[in-house]
Amino acid sequence: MEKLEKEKLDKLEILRHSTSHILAQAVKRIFPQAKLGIGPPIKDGFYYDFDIDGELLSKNLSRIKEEMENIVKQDLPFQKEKVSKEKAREIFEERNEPYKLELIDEIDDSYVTLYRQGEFVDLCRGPHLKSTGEVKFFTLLSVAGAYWRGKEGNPMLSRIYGTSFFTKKELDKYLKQLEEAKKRDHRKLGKELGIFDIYPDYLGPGLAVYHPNGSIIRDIIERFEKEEHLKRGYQFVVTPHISRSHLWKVSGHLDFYRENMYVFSVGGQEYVLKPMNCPGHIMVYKSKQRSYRDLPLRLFELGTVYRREESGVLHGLLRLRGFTQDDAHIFCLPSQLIDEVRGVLKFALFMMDTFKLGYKITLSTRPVKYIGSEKSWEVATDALKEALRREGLDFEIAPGEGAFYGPKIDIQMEDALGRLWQGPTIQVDFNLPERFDLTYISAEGEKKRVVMIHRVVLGTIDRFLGVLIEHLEGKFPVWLAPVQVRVLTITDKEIPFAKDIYEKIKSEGIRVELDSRNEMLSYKIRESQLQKIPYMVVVGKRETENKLLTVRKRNGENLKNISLENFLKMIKEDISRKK
RNA sequence: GCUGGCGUAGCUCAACGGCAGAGCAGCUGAUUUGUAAUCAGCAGGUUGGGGGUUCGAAUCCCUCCGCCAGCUCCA
Repeated sequence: MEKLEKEKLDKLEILRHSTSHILAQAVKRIFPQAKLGIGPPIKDGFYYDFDIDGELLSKNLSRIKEEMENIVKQDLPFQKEKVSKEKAREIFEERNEPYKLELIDEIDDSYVTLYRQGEFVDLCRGPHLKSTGEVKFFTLLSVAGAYWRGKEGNPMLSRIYGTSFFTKKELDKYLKQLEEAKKRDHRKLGKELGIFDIYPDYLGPGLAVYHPNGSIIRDIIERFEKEEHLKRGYQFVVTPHISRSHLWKVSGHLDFYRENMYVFSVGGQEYVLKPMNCPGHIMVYKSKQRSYRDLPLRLFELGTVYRREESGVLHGLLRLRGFTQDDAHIFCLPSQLIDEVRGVLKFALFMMDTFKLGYKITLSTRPVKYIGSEKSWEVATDALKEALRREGLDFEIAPGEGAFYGPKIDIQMEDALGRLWQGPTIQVDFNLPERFDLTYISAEGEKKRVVMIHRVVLGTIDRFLGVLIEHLEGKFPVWLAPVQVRVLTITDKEIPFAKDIYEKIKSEGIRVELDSRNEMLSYKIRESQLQKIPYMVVVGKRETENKLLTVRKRNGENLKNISLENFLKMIKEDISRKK
């Protein structure tokens, strides 16, 4: 079964790779001056990069697609050819393809493979379909810039994205999925549901304003976080948003990240808007001499930080310039490292579980540029590995992907559409304990260097909320829903009874609203439904007479003749079980 | 930051060199209604900002700001 799946995937890759060659052929037919970059299959389709004015491509996308259809009709065979590097060089020199020449020079073999279809030839490992006629259901999606070989200093090429399938059904399904993802867009839902908004002109880009509904959700999540941190032996601290730049000189951030920090002068003193919480927490650690008996020390803060992110990367709540981390720093003995990491792993996965998110774990090891000794990296990396092993968790290793100051574990959250988002992280830091000279007195009475762990268990509250909106399509479970119940009247006659119900529900601490407007019931239901409110209580003549409730659930299901007591019990059950 | 697309009423969009418009939302009134849109009226705009071309600019040109897709980045 699994093997079949794999084969199907491979076939799809071949199809898409072949489609990308057809795309390149079409572009070369229409724009012979275009230089070819690369054109691989990717997760949901394929792309091809061209060195040509992107405007020409985006204005002619439909023409390019038509030409691709012609090529399909011509049913040109894909012909594989094995040639010497010299021969290949001749071919692409003649065709004036500098990027292909660059690729040839980097191939380690003395032979390379080419694929031809009609007048078109490409340097390519393959494999491909038998002929262009086998490609049937494809579409071109967008044009975007991309640096040659993904390096910022390189020329910017124009990339056409597209996708291709074996059946029309699959293509339609994919296009529908794109629509579906659009519907879940947290920026759109965030606005519609009164959760948050961004005012680039007045307030500035990348700075979110939480409206009442969003603030309630945040508050519930934050209270939950605080409770859970207390249970796990964390202590709370609060550190200021601005501080003298001296702090950031010692930490090294000012030297490395000045461009990304908000630095300003007041009264001849240079100040910095904090981009991280760690130096503040370090002040607490340093405030007195620490004994090994004090360790581990776990300091927690819902710390709001500001980073000057590049304008092109901002994205709703998922990438902001001001955001709040559920940030903690653990100061511990080397011998405590494994257990502390295990504790954080348990904690993070408990959070994923609570919010019904899947996850994927990655361990990132020493990069090329690093500080600290090789030995300490090895010890720390082994400790992270051992912690993962003892928790029985699967993980992938990302070689060389660690931060310059230490190895780390990243947990990506998987949402309802199977998309992955950056979530909790656990990082060991060799840098700051040195820079701030963080020590403890050991049992032998010696001064020793403390081990420092940075960790977040949701990541940032902002991003987490954004992911949650997309994951749930805005349908927050009862414990998080900004409005848990809305009472709807049918005519004005029911207002006194509805008000009574509303007051009773409200006095139980449940977030309830009363819609007693002079509108049709179906209209009120529609509005509540669009607001994704979990429970609607419909109050009409029947309910007023028999004093029992009719409850419409968000999924359209109706509960008839339910007593107020039972309804309240049901909601409280939802809340306590975090449903 | 880079490449391309885009910016018109609170929202979704039309007008594309010749009087700035529609639907929804809002307000007012009528209607008293049983499970996803009752009817009518009213109001709503420096067409992102600045500059230019033109008898005339939402529309064409320049520039700045911002948004979207992607690339790069993410301590």
